[in-house]
Amino acid sequence: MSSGKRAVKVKTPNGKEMELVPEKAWALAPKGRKGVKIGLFKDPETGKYFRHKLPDDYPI
DNA sequence: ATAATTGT
DNA sequence: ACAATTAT
Repeated sequence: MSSGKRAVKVKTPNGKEMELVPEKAWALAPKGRKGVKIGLFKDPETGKYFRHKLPDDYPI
């Protein structure tokens, strides 16, 4: 559950725009506020993990 | 234990 | 400040 499904256009920490599937995806929102969705990605170029906002309609 | 991720 | 998550 809560794992990534579809690919997302993300900006890697090195500034490359690419489509990646998040290893994990979840909602990050305070109580009573809208918040955002966050994905955990691994840059295939460097192996570095990073987090990135997901589209609001991304399936969690 | 902390950083980092967004928007209110 | 607050929310969840997890690699570091």
